[in-house]
Amino acid sequence: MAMNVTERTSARERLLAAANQLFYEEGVHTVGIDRVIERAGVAKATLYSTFGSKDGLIRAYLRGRHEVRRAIMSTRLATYDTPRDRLLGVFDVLGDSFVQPGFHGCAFVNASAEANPGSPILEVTDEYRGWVRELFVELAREAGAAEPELLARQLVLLYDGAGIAARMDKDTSAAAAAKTVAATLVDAATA
Amino acid sequence: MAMNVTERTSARERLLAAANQLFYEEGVHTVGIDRVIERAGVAKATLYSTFGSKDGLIRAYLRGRHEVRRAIMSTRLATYDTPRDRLLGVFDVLGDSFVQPGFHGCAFVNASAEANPGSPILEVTDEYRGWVRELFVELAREAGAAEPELLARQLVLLYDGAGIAARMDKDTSAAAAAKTVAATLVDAATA
DNA sequence: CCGACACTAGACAGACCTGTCTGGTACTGT
DNA sequence: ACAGTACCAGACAGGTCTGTCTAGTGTCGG
Repeated sequence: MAMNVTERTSARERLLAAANQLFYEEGVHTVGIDRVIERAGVAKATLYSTFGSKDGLIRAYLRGRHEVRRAIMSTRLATYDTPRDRLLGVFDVLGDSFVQPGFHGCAFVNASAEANPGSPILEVTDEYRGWVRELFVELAREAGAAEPELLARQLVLLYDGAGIAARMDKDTSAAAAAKTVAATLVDAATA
Repeated sequence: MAMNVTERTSARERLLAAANQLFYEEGVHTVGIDRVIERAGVAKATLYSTFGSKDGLIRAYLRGRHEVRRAIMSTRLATYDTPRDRLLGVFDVLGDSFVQPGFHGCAFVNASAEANPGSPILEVTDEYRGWVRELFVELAREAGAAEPELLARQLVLLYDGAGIAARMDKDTSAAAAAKTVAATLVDAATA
């Protein structure tokens, strides 16, 4: 067993970091393999032995973003005291992502817009969609919503709408606007 | 003056029709020029003399969709009796588009996700965004909203969210769900 | 009849794409 | 010392992309 753990940055990590920047900011279809390996400082053969194909790298890139999002969400939501605040807190986390440097909209919405029908990339974006939905359902249930699935579905609409407004209209306060609407929906559903 | 009017289908029209199908269903970046001219039954030189470049064709394709959308919206909204029904009727038109064969989400959301930053394509998608926003502002004002801009902004969130749910989750009833939420927002704003 | 015009068919250039392959380097555990 | 492994650098093949150019066809106004 090699002590890979002690390696500062493996080729795999550097590739994912480069893909995370380039694919996200310019689109998975626009950015070619050559630019990714150049930024990562990695040989092309290493990319293909590690991820198998460009699609494999794209999927790993999306899974990485999903994992980061999940971790940030989990950490941030734990700081809220009440179930209601936790539910609405999702929009705070969303709003923070809007003002991050290099923000370019929801990576999963963008990637799925570029993917061909039937592409394995869609499996990863579907996983993300399922996670978002279940996150809202769970939080809505804990907040005492009469119909958690119904409320969650409404909140997902606002969540996605804010993401579109942030990217297309450069409206960084869209999450706050969505949160305001969400609050009235939550209060109506938990009355 | 040639009597172009009597021509059944000019090269320009056939090109736009082909682009409308291919670009919309598979993405402006994925579909190459060759496939467009093949479907249109048009020579490549004609495309370039008519639209100047692929970007020019893409812009014309988007402007065409914008115009069609505008016309359908105008026609359909005229059938409603009250300002409130007209405002909410936007979601009916949206929902009808979801069940159209070949539906693949909002063409402008998709095209802007594929466009490079600074691309002239974004000018056309921005025009569409402005139209949607002003449509809602105008209808909200006529419906007697206390703050038409605020209500419009909220309705745009629902409008975009429904489009994402329809494409990514294949949820064709997302427009109806958005309309339900919209109704409560409208009633609260016009109380 | 003729010149202008719009169009078709297809070759072509130059760039870029993914993916493979060769050869060389450096480190690792035994 | 040596085999194995992980990696780098870059050439290469085969395909696709946009955009240009040549050459030929048909049509229509005058």
